Amino acid sequence: MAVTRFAPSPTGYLHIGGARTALFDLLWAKKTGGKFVLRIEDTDQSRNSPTAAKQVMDDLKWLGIQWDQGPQVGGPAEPYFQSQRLDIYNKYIKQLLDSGKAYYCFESADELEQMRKQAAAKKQNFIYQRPKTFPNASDVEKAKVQGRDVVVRFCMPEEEIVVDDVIRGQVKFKGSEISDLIILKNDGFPTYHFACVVDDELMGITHVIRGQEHLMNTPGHIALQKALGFKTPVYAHMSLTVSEGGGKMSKRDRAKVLKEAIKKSQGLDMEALASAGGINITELEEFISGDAMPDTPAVDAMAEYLHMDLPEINIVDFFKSGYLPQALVNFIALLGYSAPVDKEVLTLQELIDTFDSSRFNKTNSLFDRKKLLSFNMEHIKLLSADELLSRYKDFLKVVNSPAAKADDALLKRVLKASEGARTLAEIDHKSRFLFTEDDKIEYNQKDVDKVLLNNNGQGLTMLAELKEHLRNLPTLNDKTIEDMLRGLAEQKQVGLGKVAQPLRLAICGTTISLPIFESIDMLGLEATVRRIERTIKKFADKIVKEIK
RNA sequence: GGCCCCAUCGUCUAGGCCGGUCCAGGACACCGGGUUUUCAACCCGGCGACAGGGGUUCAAAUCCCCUUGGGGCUACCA
Repeated sequence: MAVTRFAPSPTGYLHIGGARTALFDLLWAKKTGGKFVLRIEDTDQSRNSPTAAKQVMDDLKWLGIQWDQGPQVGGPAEPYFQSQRLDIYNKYIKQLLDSGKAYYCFESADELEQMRKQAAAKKQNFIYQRPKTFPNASDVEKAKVQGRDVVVRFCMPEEEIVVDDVIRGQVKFKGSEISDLIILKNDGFPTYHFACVVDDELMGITHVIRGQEHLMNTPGHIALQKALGFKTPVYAHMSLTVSEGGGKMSKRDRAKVLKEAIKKSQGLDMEALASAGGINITELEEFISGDAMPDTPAVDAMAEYLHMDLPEINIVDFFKSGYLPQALVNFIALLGYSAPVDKEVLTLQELIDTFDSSRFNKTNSLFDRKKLLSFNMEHIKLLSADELLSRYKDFLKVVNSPAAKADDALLKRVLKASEGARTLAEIDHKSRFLFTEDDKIEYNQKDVDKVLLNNNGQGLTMLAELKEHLRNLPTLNDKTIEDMLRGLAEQKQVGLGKVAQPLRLAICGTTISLPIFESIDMLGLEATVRRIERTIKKFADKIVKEIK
């Protein structure tokens, strides 16, 4: 029976790394018949946004990762927002202070920075020099009056601390090489380290599953637990997910791609770009030339302005790109972990049923988008027609597709005709022509040249004939259309492509669409004929004469 | 710089704890072919890895050491 927890700081959207941690928290808890708790770590007043916690929760729910205890659902250790638990932390801070295991300090950020620089100059790790005697209450008062910073530090014990990790085995640290941690900040909020240790105890957390980036924090946490008389949970530090360029995946990856694109493109209207992103020109320049990074909405807006795709990092990015949560869950579950079964396409329930905590591996893994694509296709195939429809409608809404207004029956036909598609976006793109006004259809010039104009306008000629044949069909459905097209091809002694491609181009403007028979059937006879006529009119005088 | 983690096909991984059954298996990608009304999908085939060096052993992908390479942390962020 494992009680696990996912403890995000609500600084924005849930990203892929957080989702993976949350997933394994869920798997571990569910497999052992335990509980999965969600706790919001909002102890950094400057970085939290009120909507971010909700966003993170929405993202988790979209993925199908539902918590047993936490915000929105309650639980025995309420509240689950750390910012609402200050008096609890203060109680334990006082306990540490009273027992001499913690002490006040008054350095400013600048002073600390100086000390760090000095240590670096000596090629040493910075370790805060613990005073021989600790400041007393009146010293604290004095410091406050003087307007100095007041923080509380925890006395790290000197002894060796062993982290017993499920994934990594025993990892040893020397307490003497770890600086006394700040546990209470100048603003009266506890630091992550402290709040996390207190809450894990109070919320009965038995297993802490998190990314390897936290391994170095763990000895500090264990020391804190000992000092407070708490139990030490089981630790499992998972390998990290890295992106193509190396380094763990982060929202910086998106900004980086955007920056490169801006640098490469010539003659960009920088003013317009900045305003599209909702930032001023100075901020944009600092972004391009320096290390400054605009926030997520600004990056997204600028990418949209430039009509470019950024690598997906946040869960919503994947949603907007047409991925299914089931595919995403399946894919990230197999990063740094392998299920003890002989197949790879797995549902969340199968992942839970087969979960085995001994099957984590220690190596970092690269996020391979091509493989994700393949998983997405498999999961599209796995869904029932109704489930797929409902997912598809959600998708259409979020990307503002004109297809969002279509009725269910039509969308179901579109979906059925889209077997083998890899993303929902692909389906939407291939069927947009059904939801576009005739005169808004844009023709792809290359395709026009190739299938309509070449060979003295063979394709156009074909279209004219096709129009008549279509009109003469007694009934219109995919079967009669197919028979007619095949018959015509045979009669002309040409491949079906010679007949189908001009038609495809006429109705959707490109040579890529859903299968042609269904396409015509869904579009309807009238619209099809209208589009053929429009196409003929538009290109009749542009026939490329072959030069011998 | 200091501390810590890691190392099997291009990628995700199986195998490693209990050395021989592994001249290393699967999936994705890639390449070739087939199918075909486009793009996909689908079918068949192919390419492709134990980072390097030392040990230990009758025997090492598996155990030990070193080197190299990658990653993480090094905040009054989490």
